Amino acid sequence: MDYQDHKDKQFPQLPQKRYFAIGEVSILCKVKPHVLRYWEQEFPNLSPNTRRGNRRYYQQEEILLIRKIRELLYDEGYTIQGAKQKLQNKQFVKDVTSQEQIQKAQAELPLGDTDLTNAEPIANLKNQLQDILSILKK
Amino acid sequence: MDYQDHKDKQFPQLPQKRYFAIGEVSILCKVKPHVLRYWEQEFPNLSPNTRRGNRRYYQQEEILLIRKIRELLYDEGYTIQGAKQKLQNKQFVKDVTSQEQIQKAQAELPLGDTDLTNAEPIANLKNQLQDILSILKK
DNA sequence: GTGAGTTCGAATCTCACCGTTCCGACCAAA
DNA sequence: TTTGGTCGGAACGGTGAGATTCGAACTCAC
Repeated sequence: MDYQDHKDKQFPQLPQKRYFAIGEVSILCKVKPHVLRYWEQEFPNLSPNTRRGNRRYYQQEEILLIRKIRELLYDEGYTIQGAKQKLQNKQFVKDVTSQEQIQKAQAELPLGDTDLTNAEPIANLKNQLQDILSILKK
Repeated sequence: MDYQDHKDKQFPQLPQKRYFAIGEVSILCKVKPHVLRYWEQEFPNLSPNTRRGNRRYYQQEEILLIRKIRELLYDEGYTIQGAKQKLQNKQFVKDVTSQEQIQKAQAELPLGDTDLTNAEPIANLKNQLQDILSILKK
């Protein structure tokens, strides 16, 4: 059973059905069942339907979320805290439309992966850039 | 001693000197000395600190790297492995990430992984930084 | 030079994170 | 009715990421 091989980044294709049992999800996402239960404690938005006698019935959305979490944890090297935070930020970003400065910076900045969606103070970034410039001026 | 408060994302500005002792770096980066020594084992590119008689003398670039690592670990929630991988990916983006994932990431995050700090000629980078600064000065 | 303060490496310790294992009991479909 | 998947909870484990401690070596202002 090598469905947990971290290097194989291909997931099986999702069958066209509405609900999936935890064992199926385990195979489809390459995450063991007990880990799925554990993640459920850690990621509040990952709560499968459990009506019908305490069993989990996952929907397609949830499978995609699990795959995303898996990528963050196993491939990209986030901690669970970090992954949680990142997923929340993403939702946050969707909602916010008024931060013109940030959007502008995002549009124009060719700067690495300094994630301005975290709303990190611009001033701090500026200091860093000045430090960098002072090095480059040598 | 609150220089380790994770929520304070402001770093002190770098004094204009060439070499820094580990204690200074500790304050400038808000990372304790023993942690700096520990990171040195974990991040190979953080080893080139010139020693004179077994002492670490950090240069400005190393300080920036330490700050970057600190951000990845403490703010963004990467593991050390993840941070290491992310720093290395900057040199080998093509090998590690599939084209699909790159496109997906870019669709989600306008800033993407376009970290030019290692890949582009210094002069080019300098121009970009000046563009950035002019944006920030508005 | 002297003494106070830094820094050294290595060893040891801690503790939270991220699962793993085990469990008897429950459920569902063949 | 059997068989195999699933349940939750508690106990356990390993290792990641520092923290602490140590005596010795170094630095530098005086």
